[in-house]
Amino acid sequence: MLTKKELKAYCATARENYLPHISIDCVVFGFHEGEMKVLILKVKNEEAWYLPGGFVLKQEPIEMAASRILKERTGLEKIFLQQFHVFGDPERSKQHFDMYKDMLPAKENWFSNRFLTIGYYALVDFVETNPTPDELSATCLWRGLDDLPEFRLDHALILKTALDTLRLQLHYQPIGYNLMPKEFTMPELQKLYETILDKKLDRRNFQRRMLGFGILKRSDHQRKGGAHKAPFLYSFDLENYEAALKEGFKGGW
Amino acid sequence: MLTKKELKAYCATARENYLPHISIDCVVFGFHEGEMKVLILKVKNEEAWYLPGGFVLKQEPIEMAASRILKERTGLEKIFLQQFHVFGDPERSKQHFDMYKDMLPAKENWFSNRFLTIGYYALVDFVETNPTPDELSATCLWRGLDDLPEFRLDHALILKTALDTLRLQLHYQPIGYNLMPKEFTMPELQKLYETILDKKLDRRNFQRRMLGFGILKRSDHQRKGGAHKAPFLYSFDLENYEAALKEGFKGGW
DNA sequence: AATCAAAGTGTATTATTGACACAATTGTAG
DNA sequence: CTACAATTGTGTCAATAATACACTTTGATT
Repeated sequence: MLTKKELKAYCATARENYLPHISIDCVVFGFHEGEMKVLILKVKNEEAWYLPGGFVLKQEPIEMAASRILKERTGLEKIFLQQFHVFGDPERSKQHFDMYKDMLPAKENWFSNRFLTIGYYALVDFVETNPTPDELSATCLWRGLDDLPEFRLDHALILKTALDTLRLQLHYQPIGYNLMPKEFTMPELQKLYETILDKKLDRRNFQRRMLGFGILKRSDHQRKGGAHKAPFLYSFDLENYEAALKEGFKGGW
Repeated sequence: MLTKKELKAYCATARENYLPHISIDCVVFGFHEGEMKVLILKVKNEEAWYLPGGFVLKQEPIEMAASRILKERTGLEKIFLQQFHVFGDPERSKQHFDMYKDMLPAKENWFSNRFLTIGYYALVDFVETNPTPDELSATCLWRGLDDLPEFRLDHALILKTALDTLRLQLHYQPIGYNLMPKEFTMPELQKLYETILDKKLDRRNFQRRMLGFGILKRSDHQRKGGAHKAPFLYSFDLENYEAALKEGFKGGW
């Protein structure tokens, strides 16, 4: 929670630069050590958790706003971003409204606004990411999907909706290029799929299917150093991958 | 195009009642005589075509705004509505901005706003629909997909995106309940699918597949009066249909 | 050198999809 | 009132895709 002075400064900047009534919230997925992770923020001096978010500059395309916000939180550019839903319940930002309503008159109080938020989900390479809190937050960190805190506002709903969308898309789109490092083994990729879908898959059938899509290139070297048989390394065939993104996998009909 | 006086009144009402910077545009699909139709509007005294749209009341959920707008345009309630994308290019409403910029000072000119528009698509029963123009429009009517006029703003893009989304959804969701009359024949339903997908399907395989989904009930009577063999009538099994909507068709994986 | 754990590979079975043909029904034309 | 044309209903076979499952190979560990 902001002090009155902080609030006043914050609101003045916001009102000057951003579109009113509109925010962006991002669900950033990363994959590490066999677990699906989400990037979350904790507000200063308070046990309050949020998804990374922000506002849209008055003359900024919304995709650019999302990507700007994520650059600030992760250090990454050219993130895979997908708009998935607008949350427009008039009561959704009530917590913020109540928290700050007595501190500033409504006219200059940014949080007396009702906000529609545009949800984006992002898929990023965990190890490349450098989590960085914003000016309202004390920490920005990764959390496993099974170990999430309670969120403020409707951010739990936003997260759930993002996850549902991601799971749905997995059925007809290639996913992985943005979540995996450049080179990876087939079991690692399988683990990603198993994590997103939350179910076990057959090793042999998974491999056959993945290779069948034609979006993988097998590297000529293997990953040494593990305690067992050295697995082959793969990377994505960008050209075919992009094509599959556009076309979709299953023709259906 | 509005006269100065009309504009002034329009802007005053709008600023008083609606959220600024946000609009809703709807792509309303209907199916009639074997053709996919879209509901469109033509502005008064001008050859300018738009999709049905409107704004969000200050304390109104966005789904409710979309459904209110469509009730006004079609007379229908409980329309199948699906939010599919937000269009947020800062230049997207430039045509309106330019058209009205000299008529009113920016401060009180609703159209000097930049607008993000939330796209909804709707599936409705053609014969139940009663197309009704809004206060800016001279006519509201159905047009076949192959016979569309040029649209103002980015409404051609919005329509195309809606159609793409609908086609995609057809692969993993049941579609039809909202577009077909209560009772229909299998060939009629097939025609709907063929129209949406824009390709011919095999009659026998279509029937097998549709029945396989378990969302259809065969009625005990047939449609008489046609010049040929009387086809059976079907209706949707609401319960299974709703379940399929939630679950999706193809488990995949 | 033996062992263990994980990785690579293949095959038989089953389910799903796609292609295709013939019989039944109805109104119309002769 | 019969033959015809158009359309609907239904079944089968082949190809393809999905699933289940087992053995062999490899590399580090002891």
